[in-house]
Amino acid sequence: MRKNSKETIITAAVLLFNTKGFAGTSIRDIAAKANINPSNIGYYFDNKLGLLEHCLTTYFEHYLEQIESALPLLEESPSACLKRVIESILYYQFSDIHMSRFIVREMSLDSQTVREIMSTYYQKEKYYFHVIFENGMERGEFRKLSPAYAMIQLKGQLSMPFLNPHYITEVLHVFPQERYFAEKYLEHILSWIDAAVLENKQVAIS
Amino acid sequence: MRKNSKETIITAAVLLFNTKGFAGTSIRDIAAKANINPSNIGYYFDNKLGLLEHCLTTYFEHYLEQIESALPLLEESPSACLKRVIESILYYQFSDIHMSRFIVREMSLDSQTVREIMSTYYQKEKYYFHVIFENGMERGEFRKLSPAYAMIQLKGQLSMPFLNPHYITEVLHVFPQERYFAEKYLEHILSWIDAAVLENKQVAIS
Amino acid sequence: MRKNSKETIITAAVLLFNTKGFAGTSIRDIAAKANINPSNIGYYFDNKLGLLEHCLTTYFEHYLEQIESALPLLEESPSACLKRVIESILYYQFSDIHMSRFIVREMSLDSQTVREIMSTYYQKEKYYFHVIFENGMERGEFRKLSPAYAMIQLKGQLSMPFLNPHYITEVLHVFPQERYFAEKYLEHILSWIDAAVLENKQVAIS
Amino acid sequence: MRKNSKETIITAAVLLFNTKGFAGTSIRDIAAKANINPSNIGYYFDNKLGLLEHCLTTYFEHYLEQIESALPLLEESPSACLKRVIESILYYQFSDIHMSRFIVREMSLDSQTVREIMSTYYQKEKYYFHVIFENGMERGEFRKLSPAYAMIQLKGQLSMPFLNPHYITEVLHVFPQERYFAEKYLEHILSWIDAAVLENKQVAIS
DNA sequence: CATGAATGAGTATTCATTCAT
DNA sequence: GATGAATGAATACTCATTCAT
Repeated sequence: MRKNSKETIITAAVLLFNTKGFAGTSIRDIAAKANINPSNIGYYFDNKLGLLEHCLTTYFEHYLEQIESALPLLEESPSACLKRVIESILYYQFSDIHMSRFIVREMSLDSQTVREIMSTYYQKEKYYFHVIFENGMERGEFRKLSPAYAMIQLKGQLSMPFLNPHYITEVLHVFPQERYFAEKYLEHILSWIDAAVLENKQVAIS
Repeated sequence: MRKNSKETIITAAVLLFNTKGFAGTSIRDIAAKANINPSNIGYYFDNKLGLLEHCLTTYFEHYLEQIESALPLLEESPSACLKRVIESILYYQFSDIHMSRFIVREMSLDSQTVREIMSTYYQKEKYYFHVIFENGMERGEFRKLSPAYAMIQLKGQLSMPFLNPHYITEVLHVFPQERYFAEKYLEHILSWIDAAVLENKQVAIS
Repeated sequence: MRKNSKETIITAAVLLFNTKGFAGTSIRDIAAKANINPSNIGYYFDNKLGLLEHCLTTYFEHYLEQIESALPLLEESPSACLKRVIESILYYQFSDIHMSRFIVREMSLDSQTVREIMSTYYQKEKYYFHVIFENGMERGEFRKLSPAYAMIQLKGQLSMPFLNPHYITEVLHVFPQERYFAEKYLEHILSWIDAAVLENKQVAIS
Repeated sequence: MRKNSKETIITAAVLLFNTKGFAGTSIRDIAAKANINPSNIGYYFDNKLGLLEHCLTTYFEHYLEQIESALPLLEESPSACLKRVIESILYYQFSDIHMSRFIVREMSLDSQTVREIMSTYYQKEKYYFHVIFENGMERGEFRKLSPAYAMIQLKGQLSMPFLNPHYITEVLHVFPQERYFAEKYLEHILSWIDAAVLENKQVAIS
């Protein structure tokens, strides 16, 4: 009898990791939600940490692919490339909203294993952005700015909708899971890019 | 003379909640770090959740006080008031870096109790910002914009340094715990305010 | 050509039973060491206990054969026969050092199944020794002694090198796996026979 | 409510370790036999291994005390001293028959932790015997012999009654737990000492 | 005030075994 | 013959909490 347990486990795990956190999720919770035997998790992923690692690496590999697919635009125009990268990241994050939120949160924990996995990917991401910024400044499309601070502001804005969904829905009454929100929010971030990163642009927010 | 157990417990708890998350921190961990008997925590705060509630409410009461102390500026100038509020929040967050990070993270979890406590405070915060924005738009200092989106972007930027300290230090090599960073980062956020929120301002980032 | 799984399993099992004990050895350990699939063990031996039974019976059948091959000497001389039996046992034990040690140890456990298998064989062994002792005392070559006590002393000495190899190597710095040791140790036991069992003999230890 | 759990746990553990082996004994088994909650074992001894360590060290400390109490006799006569040491060991082993058997068996396993504890004690024991043998040979009471081999034979005989009680009772029909046996068996070992270790003695076994 | 003993539910993980293929 | 998937019971251990002292 085939049950394709592996996939079921992953979906259940991601959902629970997101809502209850890694430490707050028990292997039995996952097994119950996936309708499988808890031992199966050990069978496929060795242990709870193995399952986490699997989720993280697959997420980040796709994440980097998104960025990489936008890089060729760099030759044409750094600012167009930067905007495309931001768009790709934002839409990818919205496509896997559970993992995106989970990662944004869990990254701040002290779990050595988790951070080790993530920092390799983030190193790559930083490198890509670095190239874009350098290129943009050389060709005069970008202002002369410290990329680090811009990155923090940018990543903060990119993370926020996933970080605090309750705040957004319950306090602000905006619904980030709707397609409309993604498009609208992208506009705002790009406006910030125009205003804070690019040279001589007029800001216009509808 | 007996040590002041209650305070010691809180400091230990906040530190551990921050680094290991609430679910990942055990009462014994806290007791060990505070050098007291685990039963004492039950004695002072009833249970683990009681300890958490205590930490949250004291944090948020001070947090709101910060905002409230800047509100009188509103009559004079909405934009000055907004900037002062932002400054107050940012500096307060830096003054209790552990709790700030912990809250930013834990807020995204599904823990009903935690969210209930926090949303009352955030409702108040939202109200204060609403007043500022309305006033600013009425008096023509602010653009006509949807406060909700601006709030998301703003809170994202205000949270980022606490959310992802490892990313910032290890990947970007910037050190948010230094006073210098707070000042510098404040400047960037205020520039964003100038560009995206205020009417007819020239952006200038050093 | 398929590998000869059955043999590989047995060798792996004996090695692990010896070093980690029966209860301490898992079927997966064995499968890993034998480089086969765990299900195979169930296939060949039904279950873990079946594998154990197989190992025990083959060992003891060979063990008894050793004794039986020396028995014809009895007619000629009981003392010569006894010595030959001891020599045979000792050398056989050294030839399968892992199983020998394992049995000496596991025999003292409360596992009913294991003991049932073993006691049939030991009953036979006891009978053979009984015949030798009776014959030896009748023909005046042996002292008048209670065979039981002599048996205990004898078996104790025969078991010791396998029982406590660490004690012997690490504390006494003697190496029982070397051929030299077997020969030397045999001499000592035979001397004890001369002194304690046989009539009118002069003891001589080099 | 006092239950003096610690002692109860130890007695139950020793009994079960003896009959089922360390690996074959579960913490629940012990708790059930001791009529306490399994968590209590963790409370008193940290974990299963901690419980084992406790049992071993207390046993061995008493064991060495027995030997040490007989050492002063050395000045008077090495052979008397050796015999007294043997007597002390044998009687001590009979006084804690469960632990004695357990140790004899478990010592041969591959558990690093266990062996580390035991070898320190056995090193001391070896040293004491070494002193006795050297002294005995110097003063001409002992033959010139290699102490190592004599030690192996001696320890083998001292261990045997504990090692294989089923063999002894069921096959040989002798009952080692009776006081009578201890006395009788001691006689036999001392006879072996007379014959194999001491100089110019006439062997006499009743 | 403070603590050590004790508990029972809960944790992740390992186990021998089964079964369809 | 042989294997990978799956299971359920059992494993050691941790947890927050209670309670008598």
